[in-house]
Amino acid sequence: MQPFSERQEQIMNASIELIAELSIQGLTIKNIAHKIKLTEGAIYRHFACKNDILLAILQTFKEVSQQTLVESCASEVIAFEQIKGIFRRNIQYFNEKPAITAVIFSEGIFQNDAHLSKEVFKILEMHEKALNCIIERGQINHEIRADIKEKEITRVIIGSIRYTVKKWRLSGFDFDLKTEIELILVSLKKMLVPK
Amino acid sequence: MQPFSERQEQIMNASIELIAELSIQGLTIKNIAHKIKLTEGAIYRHFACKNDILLAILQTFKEVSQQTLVESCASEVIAFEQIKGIFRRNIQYFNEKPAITAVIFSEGIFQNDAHLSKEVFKILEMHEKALNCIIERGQINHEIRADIKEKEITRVIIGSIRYTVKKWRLSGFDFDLKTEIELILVSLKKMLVPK
Amino acid sequence: MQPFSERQEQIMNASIELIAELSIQGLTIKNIAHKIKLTEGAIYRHFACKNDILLAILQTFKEVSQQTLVESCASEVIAFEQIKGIFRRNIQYFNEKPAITAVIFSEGIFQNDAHLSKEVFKILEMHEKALNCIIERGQINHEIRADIKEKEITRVIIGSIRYTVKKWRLSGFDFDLKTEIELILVSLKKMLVPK
Amino acid sequence: MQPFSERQEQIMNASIELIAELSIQGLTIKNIAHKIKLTEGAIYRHFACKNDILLAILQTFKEVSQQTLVESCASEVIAFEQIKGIFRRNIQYFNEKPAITAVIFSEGIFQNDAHLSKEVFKILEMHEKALNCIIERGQINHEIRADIKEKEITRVIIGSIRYTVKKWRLSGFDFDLKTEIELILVSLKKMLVPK
DNA sequence: AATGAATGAGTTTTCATTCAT
DNA sequence: CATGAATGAAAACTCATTCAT
Repeated sequence: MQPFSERQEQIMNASIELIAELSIQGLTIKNIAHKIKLTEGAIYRHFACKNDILLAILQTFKEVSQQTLVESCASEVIAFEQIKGIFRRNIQYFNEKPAITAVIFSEGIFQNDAHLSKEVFKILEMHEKALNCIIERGQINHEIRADIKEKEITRVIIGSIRYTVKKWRLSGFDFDLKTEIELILVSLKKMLVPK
Repeated sequence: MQPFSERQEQIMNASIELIAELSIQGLTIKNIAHKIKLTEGAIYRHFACKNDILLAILQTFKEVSQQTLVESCASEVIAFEQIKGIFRRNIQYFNEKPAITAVIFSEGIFQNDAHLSKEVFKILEMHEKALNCIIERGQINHEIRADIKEKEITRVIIGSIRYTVKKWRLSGFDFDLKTEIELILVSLKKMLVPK
Repeated sequence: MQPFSERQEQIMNASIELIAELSIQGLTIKNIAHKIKLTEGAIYRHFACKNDILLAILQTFKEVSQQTLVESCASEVIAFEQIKGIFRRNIQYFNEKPAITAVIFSEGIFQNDAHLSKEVFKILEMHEKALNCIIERGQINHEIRADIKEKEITRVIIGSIRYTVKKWRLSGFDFDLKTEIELILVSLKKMLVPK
Repeated sequence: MQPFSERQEQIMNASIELIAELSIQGLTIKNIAHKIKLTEGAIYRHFACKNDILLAILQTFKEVSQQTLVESCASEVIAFEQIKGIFRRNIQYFNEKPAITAVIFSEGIFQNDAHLSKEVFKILEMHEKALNCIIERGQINHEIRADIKEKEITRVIIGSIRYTVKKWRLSGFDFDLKTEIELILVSLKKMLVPK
């Protein structure tokens, strides 16, 4: 909601990169300060505490996601094209900020903080609900096969995409994510869209 | 490789549980010692350092996985039944030791240690290769649709299963994993096995 | 090389005193912190690790020594007077900071760290070379007896002085070092300077 | 006094070597046990505590020294030959057990234990007194120059020898100690014995 | 005699956070 | 805004010693 200052964005980006490079254990105030060439004390001018940095990261991603979902659902194309739209936008975002995938796809890292962990869960739910909704409509319109429950289809789609993104990250981002996701989307279409 | 002593297994199990409860940041020697009612120093009689505990956990899982894969591939059933066999065994293991899913499905947590992170990657590759191989054979035998590349199919299957297991964990293990996995497997069969 | 901050000098001095009072085993971060009324963590704002404190002490002594040698060698007096000059300056330094003798004359204490032990050896060599050089010149100018090799003379002089300083330290600094050294220098002159 | 068992001697030797290799800080029960392939607990069958090992080492050296001094003083040769005899025997001992020099010539390492530190001091005194006595007699018999006080001469001799031995140790025992000591003794003779 | 496990206090180091300047 | 020093708690790991077997 609140717009972040330039320094805040800088801190958030440094944090995301640190998590990607060194995992959550590498996210220390010292490391952040070092990365953006500030002193440790200075960080606290911009965020009240370390958790607030993580919270800000999650909130930003949540808002980006929300907008993606809203815009994609508004477009008047068939269901599967809407789904494609959602993931294409997401992948575009990941390509710009690859490190964020380490945060978004490692839900477990926030388990020691109830607040953060709830926030992550909400994002997950939001995505799943939106997809569920699109698929249900697609099934009614005979654009998506109806002999499999929408919940299952959602799970297959999200699971496939997430696994691809995760492999991309673990490989050190060394293949073209867009290409691979397009391939997966084609395959998913074959499985899910009746001819 | 080496057989672990009873104390070592106890330490490993306590560690798995701690990761599941409190995430990797909760895995401290103090917490482990507390959990099994030992002093901190005593832990070091059984493992040279903290990382060795994680390594032992990964190695154990790797061996269990390997055996699962070998045995499943040896059975003379059609491809999709072999795949089912693999996941059923895995799920059985997860049901016995739910906490291990927090370790196995949170690859990112090891990113700060090159050795551990490599070990995790190897396990992932092992699974993928085995599945790839089964699917390829299934396609040749017309047991699995051949209009989608085996790599894509592997990704869809693994992705769907992993996503289901992850949701199970994030939900606090409050649905029956076996049932859900069976449902997903039925759905996947519909998508992948020609009638 | 680098100029040390006031706090750093304080830490270095406290460390020297601790070694003198309790030997190298008494040099703990806790003891240092206690001595200068800081918390343990605070020490690490000023030195990256414990070894760096020892290194700084050695470096400082090395520089003081170097200057002593350079200045003494520059003075245009006969060889034995130059030697006297060197030791008088050194003794003056020891009188100001008696505890440092525990560090400088206990080379063995650094043997567990290759870096430190090399640094100590370098200081030793520096002293020996300078003395060797002065004596050689003295022999050419017939100021020092030439029937004994300069290397042997160097060894006798350094050995005698060092042994005296060591006894001073072991006695708890309870005799006047300057007087004793002057006596030894007189005796050495009798042995080494031809009439 | 008490004769040490084979195991005790083994422990003492391992301890001496550890001090030589890693300094006093490397002398841990774990390291000793490792070196002689025993468990840590086993060490305590042979010595009541760690300090007792050090005490035993010092006592042994004291006794060896005492015997050397007694035997050397008993021989009816001129003063300087007696001195030569003492150091030759000592050097022979050092050649057999080079590591002991790290213990004997690093008095400071025991500073944190009053008992040990006193023991070391006693050995030092014993040597000095014996030498003093020989030199005094030598001066009376006109075998040693009398224009320098016996205390000074003692200091010069002991200092020169100790410094040579110390350099031998710091060099990693890579020159022939016997040769160097003979050279120093010849030089000392030139300085101290009237023609 | 020796083992192997355990203890409890200690070690160095790191961390989030605070605060005077 | 930013620095640099400080705190206090906690991290991983070590150590001398003990003890049941």
